[in-house]
Formats: sequence, structure tokens, C-alpha cells
Amino acid sequence: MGKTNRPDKVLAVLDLFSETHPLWTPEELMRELGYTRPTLYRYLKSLRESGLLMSTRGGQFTLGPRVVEMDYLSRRADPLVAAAAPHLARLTAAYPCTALIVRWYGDKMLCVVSQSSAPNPVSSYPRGRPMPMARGAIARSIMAFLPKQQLMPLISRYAIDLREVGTGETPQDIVMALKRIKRAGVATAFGEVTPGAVGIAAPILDANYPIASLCVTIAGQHASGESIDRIGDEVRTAARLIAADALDDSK
Amino acid sequence: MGKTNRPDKVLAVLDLFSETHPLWTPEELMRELGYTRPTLYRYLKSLRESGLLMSTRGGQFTLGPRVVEMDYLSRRADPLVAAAAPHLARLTAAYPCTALIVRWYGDKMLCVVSQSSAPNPVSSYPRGRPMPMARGAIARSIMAFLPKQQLMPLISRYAIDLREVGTGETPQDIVMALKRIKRAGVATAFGEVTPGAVGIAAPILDANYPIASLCVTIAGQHASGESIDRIGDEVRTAARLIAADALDDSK
DNA sequence: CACAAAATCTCTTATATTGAGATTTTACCT
DNA sequence: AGGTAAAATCTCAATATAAGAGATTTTGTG
Repeated sequence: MGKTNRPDKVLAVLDLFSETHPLWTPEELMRELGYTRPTLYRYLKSLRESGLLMSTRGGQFTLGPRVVEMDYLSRRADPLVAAAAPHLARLTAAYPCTALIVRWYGDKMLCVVSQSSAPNPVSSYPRGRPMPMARGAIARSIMAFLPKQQLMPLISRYAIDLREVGTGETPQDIVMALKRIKRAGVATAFGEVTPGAVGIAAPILDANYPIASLCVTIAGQHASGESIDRIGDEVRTAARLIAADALDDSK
Repeated sequence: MGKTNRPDKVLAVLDLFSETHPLWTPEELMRELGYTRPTLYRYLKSLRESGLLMSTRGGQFTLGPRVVEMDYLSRRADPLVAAAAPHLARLTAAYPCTALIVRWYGDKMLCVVSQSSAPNPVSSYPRGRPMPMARGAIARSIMAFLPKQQLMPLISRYAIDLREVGTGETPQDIVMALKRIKRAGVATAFGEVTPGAVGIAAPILDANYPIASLCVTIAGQHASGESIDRIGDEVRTAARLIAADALDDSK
């Protein structure tokens, strides 16, 4: 339990690079990770040679070219990205909105592709942006289709968020609310992730299991109750088509 | 020489994932890398737990969510990307073109950000796309500003490409041609990377050393000799401004 | 060109890694 | 569901590999 093998210690270096701290000096890394000097430099050598890290002038380290390249490969290999593209184009042409696909990875949700037509998008959802696990239409559209075994731990883990956005007070309430969403096939949220933005999301199912979600985000003032219903229908249909397309033969 | 430590063997797994082979089964990996079964599974466990790989239904492996997330971080932390954005917007507004920034990593060149305004872009240059090392305006705009010590090995390495695109027959010819480009501050290429596309590129210099290139790509029929000159001036100027902006204090 | 800081090297001790085969778990098919 | 084949994980002794202290080289800078 908590075995400490070397590759994991090398990879642990990568985990330190974050939005607020994208540049690290070897000294800082030594202090933060508790590695000795020669050890750290050995690790950095491996990571630099693989291209995952690079050093800047000034002796600091940042994420390297391999990261950029691998994301490109990952994007091109993702059948969901390919299948979704025309639907995102169609939806953004029809409404002043942002349309995006968010993949569900069990312990995190990330946008994998997005397109926008609103002149000043209410919010930006570029590829790679982490999304909240229990807030917003995307999260609920996925949770609604999870098997109970996976759902319950999530509910207790994010109880605070779920209560705050009004999904329900008790676990039972929440399960009931998610059942309704499952029946409807779409989830809607008003300003839960971004104030003023309405989110309308439908899950993308692989053998009845939610692997991702298609979401349309639109400014509150552009969205009447009726138009939300209409967009909801379109989103649900598009999500089905994307699933059929992406998961057909290529798996 | 060629020392074989474990982290490198773990990271070697990542190198197999390519555009033509983005999915691997454990069996294939074992055969390709020559690792034994338990060893490979131990490596895969590390890589999956770190999120660099994920397994699909069907027991195959692909690049995982961490790749997507790290690219997002890398993009947001890149001062060049931030500094370039307004200039790419301006250039694409002024001409029906694709404007892009390509970073130079010593042994490879990758697009790090691009924007397009042409209705049917002659070619696509998304982030992460590898660019040829010795063809096209981008390559030459960078080579022209490399110190001789780094330039000469490149010239002999890519002699065939350089001759084919008419940069020069002998190393001396090539050095002369690059000297002219250095004096002009811009490089131009006609259909070298993409048939029918004109590329106009200027280096982005950090302390006189080329770290990237700004390129405008435009369809051949939209580009007269005169407009190419005008665009060249704009590109050169924009590249200087981007360099000043990006490399000021944030280094 | 000299100085200080940063990065790398050397060598021994201690430790993590390896791989064959057994064992458990998972996935699939009727 | 239930049984079977395939896939993934575990065990343990032998062995190769990594860690660390301190010396040494390299790099960057005035």
C-alpha cells in the first residue's frame, strides 16, 4: 500500500506543474519532493530526454514538447472528437452558443473539443479544461446514467456541491432527481458553472454506460423556456448520433 | 551509453503511440518492447495510474486524460501563445489566411497555436502538428538565425530536402541563402509544405536566438508579389512585437 | 579570465526490480 | 446466470539498479 517505485517517483515530478505554478527550479523541486540533488537531476534527465519536460533559459523547468505532441495524437485518435465535429458545427450555427464534448474519466471530467459561435462567449471551454464533478448539466447528465454502484460514492463525495445547486437534500432526493433526468435524456442547469450561462447536456452512451456528454452553453438572456426545450431535443438527438458514429466499428 | 534505467523503459511505452497506431494491446506491447508479462503490466499500471495511458473496453491502451490536461496547462503557461493571440487575430482579419506560431525544440518543430480565416484553409495547422525541419518558410526563418555551430549539422542532416526546395546545392549556397533571409528578416516559400500554399514566416528571437516562428499561410491565387512583400513586413513586425511581449519579464 | 553557482560524477550500501510459474480475476459464451 | 478460456496479478529468490554523500566538472556571469 503506497509502494514507492521509481517510475512513480519520476512521474510524481510531472504532477507539480500546475496552472498557478508552471515553472519550477531544481531547488524548488528538491524541497517539494524531498529528493536529493543527484536523484532529482537523474529524474529530470529522464523527463527532459523524453520531452515531457524542457528547461528554459534561467534553469527552470516546464512541460515540454512531447506533451503538445501527445495531445495532438490523442485528439486525432479520439473517435468522439471526429464524430462530434459536424454536430458541434451545426449546433453553433443554429444558436449563439458554445457546444462542447466532455469526457468522463471516472475521477475527472475534461473538455475534449469545443466550438463557439457566440460573439462574446459567456465562458470558455477549451480542450483540456477540467470541469466540476458534480455541478452543472454535464455532470448530472453523466451521473444520471451511472450504475448505482458507481453513483453512490460520488453522491456522498460531492454531497455539498449537489446540495448547493439544488439537485437534492438527501441521497434519496438526488437519486430521484437523476432518475428524472435519465428519463428525459437531458440535463439543464442555470448558472451553476458560470453565472449567467445556461447549460443543456445529454450523455454519450457506450453500451448504456456514459463515457462523455454533449453540452450546449448559451447566455441566459438568449434562452427562453421554450427554446431550451427545443435545444434539449436537438442535443439529445445529436448525442445519440455521435455515440452511434463514434462507437460503431472503431470502438 | 544507452544505460537502461527503469523510468526510461516505462516512458518508452509512450513512444509507441502514434498517429497510425494509437491503440495497443498488452500482447503487442510485450512483443514490440520485449518486456515480460509481469513487467509490462507493472509499467502499464504506473502509466494508467498517472493518467498518461488509459484502457479502452476491449483491453487496449491509448493516451489518457493526463495528456489532455497537461497540454492545457502547457498552453496556458506559454507566454508565446498569450502574446501571439492578438496578432494572429489581426493578421487573419486582414487576410484570408492561416496564421500560426511554430516552436523550435532543437530536434523538432511543432505548431503551438494557430488561427484561420480562409473559408477553406489551404491546409490545417493545429496545435501539436509536427512541421518539417528543413522545408518551408518556417524552417528557413529559424535556420537563418541559428548560430553556425547548430546550423551546420542541420544542413548536412537535411541536405536532400534543402536541395529539393531550391535553398541551395552546396552547404555554401545554403548558408548564403540563409544570410539573405537573415538580412531580410522574413522567409518565403511557395508550395513547399502544402501545394498551392504560400508561406511567409519571421523568427521570434530571444536574445538573438530563434525560439519560434510566426507564419502566415495564404492560398497562392490570393498572393501577388506585392501583397507578399506587404504581408512580409507585417509578419516581421508582428514577430518582433510578440517576442518583446512574451519574453519581457515573464522570461 | 576568474569566480560562484549549477549540474554531474564516483563508488559503496542498501534496495527495488525481475521473471518463471502459480493463482486469481475478468470477460465471454451458451 | 454458470462454466470456461483468457487476461491480469501475485509470490519469492536471485540480481541488477538506485540512492546518497561528497568530490568534481561544467556552466554562466561580471
